[in-house]
Amino acid sequence: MARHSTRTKVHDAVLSLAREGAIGSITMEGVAGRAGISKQTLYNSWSSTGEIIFDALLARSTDESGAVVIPDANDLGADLHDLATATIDELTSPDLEPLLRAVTAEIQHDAELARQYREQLLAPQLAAIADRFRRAGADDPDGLAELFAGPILHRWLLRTHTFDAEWVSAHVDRVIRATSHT
Amino acid sequence: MARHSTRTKVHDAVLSLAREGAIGSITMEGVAGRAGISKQTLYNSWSSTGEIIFDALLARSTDESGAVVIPDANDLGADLHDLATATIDELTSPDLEPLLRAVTAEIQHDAELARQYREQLLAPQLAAIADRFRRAGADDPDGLAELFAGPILHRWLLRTHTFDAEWVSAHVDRVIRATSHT
Amino acid sequence: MARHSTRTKVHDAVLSLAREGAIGSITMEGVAGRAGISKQTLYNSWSSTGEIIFDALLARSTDESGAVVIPDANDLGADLHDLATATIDELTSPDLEPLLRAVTAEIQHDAELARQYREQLLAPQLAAIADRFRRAGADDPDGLAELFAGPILHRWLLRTHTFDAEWVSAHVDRVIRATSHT
Amino acid sequence: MARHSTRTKVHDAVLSLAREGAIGSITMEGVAGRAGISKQTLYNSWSSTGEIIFDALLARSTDESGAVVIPDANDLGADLHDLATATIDELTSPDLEPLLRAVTAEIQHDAELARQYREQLLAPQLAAIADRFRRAGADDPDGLAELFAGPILHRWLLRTHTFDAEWVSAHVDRVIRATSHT
DNA sequence: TCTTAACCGAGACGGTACGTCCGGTCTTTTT
DNA sequence: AAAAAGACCGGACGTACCGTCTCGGTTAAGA
Repeated sequence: MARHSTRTKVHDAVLSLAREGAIGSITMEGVAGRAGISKQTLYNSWSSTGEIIFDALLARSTDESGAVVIPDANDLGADLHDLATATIDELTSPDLEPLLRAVTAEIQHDAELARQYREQLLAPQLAAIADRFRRAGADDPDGLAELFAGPILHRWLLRTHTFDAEWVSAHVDRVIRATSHT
Repeated sequence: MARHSTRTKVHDAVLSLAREGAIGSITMEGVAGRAGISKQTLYNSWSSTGEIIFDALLARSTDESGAVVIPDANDLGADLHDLATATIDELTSPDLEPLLRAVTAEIQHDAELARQYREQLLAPQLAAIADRFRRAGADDPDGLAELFAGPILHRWLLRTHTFDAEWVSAHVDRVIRATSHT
Repeated sequence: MARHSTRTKVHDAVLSLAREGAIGSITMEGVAGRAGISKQTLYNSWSSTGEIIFDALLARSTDESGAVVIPDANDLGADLHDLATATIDELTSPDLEPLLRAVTAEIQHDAELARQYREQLLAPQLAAIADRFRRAGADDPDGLAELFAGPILHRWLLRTHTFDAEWVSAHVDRVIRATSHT
Repeated sequence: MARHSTRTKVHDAVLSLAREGAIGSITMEGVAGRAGISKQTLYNSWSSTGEIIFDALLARSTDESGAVVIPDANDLGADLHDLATATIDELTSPDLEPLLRAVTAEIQHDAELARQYREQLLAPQLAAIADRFRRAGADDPDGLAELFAGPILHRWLLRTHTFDAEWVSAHVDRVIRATSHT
């Protein structure tokens, strides 16, 4: 419905607002103002800031590749280490972190947004990780993908500790130990 | 600063509002109205709804026990299973889930609240879980506690799947496999 | 400029909207929607709802007669009584009253519309009334026409009282008493 | 409910906006901005611009006198002439005219406002005029008050002609001719 | 008959104002 | 002295219309 130029303006606006830090300042009115569009035009296509941020994240992820790329160097440990590092880099990138935290907050209240987030962003990534385990001959690739991703989310979300290299290695070791084969 | 009766009224108000579903309807104004106190009195003791909810959760957890109890039946697998089940019951309790989700959402924006949550609610629980691993002679009890808790949070927060008994057993098995001894 | 069918559709739309009561709901957008035409087409021919309503009233008055007919039964009192009754019937007709009130309201702000209303609707009627006084040999027919019409407008506009038959007779009597001859 | 200082600020704001001409610029938002108060405070006490304008007019009329003063020099013609002149001066005063026209427009749509206007502003004035006729021994003072006021309203509202001294004299003469005594 | 220009529907768009809700602060009144 | 009551400023909410502006499709001429 919305013109392509409108979408672009909105994405740029939300990214620039997020970069300026004040996540709380991402309001419908603020985004409209920054994007130079009217509130009504904004509401025509998005019904909450959560949707806008999600849309911006989605556009960002599909623009660049279109598919999730998982390293496969025939060494499960090295691949998981690379994967963890890449994930952590995204989660802690100054540009992305505020947006990811904002979406995470909103999906606690908004079931529909949660569904979209799960299906369009999360599921492909988890499926790709599970695939890596499957290729390694693991028994329960989906469970292992969760075992791999869960603690990273835990640390990021609850800010219990920073992500140092040592922890990443130890985490990968633990997950590999948990891997069983028939 | 606030009288004890005020604290009680506020806790009751926030719990009753949460029980009515609309988590988003927990506002300073709404809580004051429901508790039958003035807004100013509310602001005297709490500066955001996040603080109020956290305070209510804290009161609830200290009222009942005062300390975190971890099962210890000399069978690590059985104990972890009990622990996971108890945790999941809390996370999905109709009364608590809305409050926990609301706090989780707010700590994404509020660093001070995040610190309090981490130190006063989360750390004791993680320490208790790590203790159970330590008693079982594990190498890195803290890492294992995180490995145990992370996927549960992942599933709850992102609502990827429900928590069925089968998954709990498989998860415990994976964590036990990851446990190494010197 | 507009096609005849467009004019008709617009007139029908504004009449039907007025009949539904909510005079305030007569908006450019609403008329366009009800008439099944685009907003641009509407703006091509009319620049405000006032103009549309005035145009509809004008079309109505020229459709039906083309000229103002004043009764002339050789009895000034009876003729004035008929005239007053006819005028009051128009002013209080369920179909017309909302439109007349809306135009009356708009000409308070819109000088150009006021001019059109005066010249195209009001002046002919006042001239016809003055003519009746002139035929009766009155000194100042225009002043008497105003004396006759003024109180009717006063009562209608300010809703001071309803128009009962008794009042009409008394009013006509007063106006006749005010009539002087050279 | 509203503080006295708030009322004063609002009245000043609406008068200053009206003096600047753009009657259409009298909006709730505009008045709040000019008065330096919040929109909510405005809505707490007035629910439309019509109410605000009416309140400002009412404050103005009650501040100065508290009662309607009608000239009584024992010469009905002279008194009516004075009265007409005073009324016309009010109706055409640069400060008041825009406000009076705005209220007149709004009471066409707002029955409740119309009632207040009638009872609190109009009725006392008409009663005072009727009293003057009664003192002169007229048969139907109320009808004559209407006969006197109606044409003035007619001329002002429909802007048919300006109010020159000659017309005022002729109008007073006509009304006096219409006066009958038992 | 064919074209060509005006008219038209549809609706996105930047704006302004609407009326409401809530966040915080402050003052007044009650207890 | 503390608290209820609530007025107040500010800012964002989501909606309704305003008037402008394309964009294709249709209609009614003139060539």
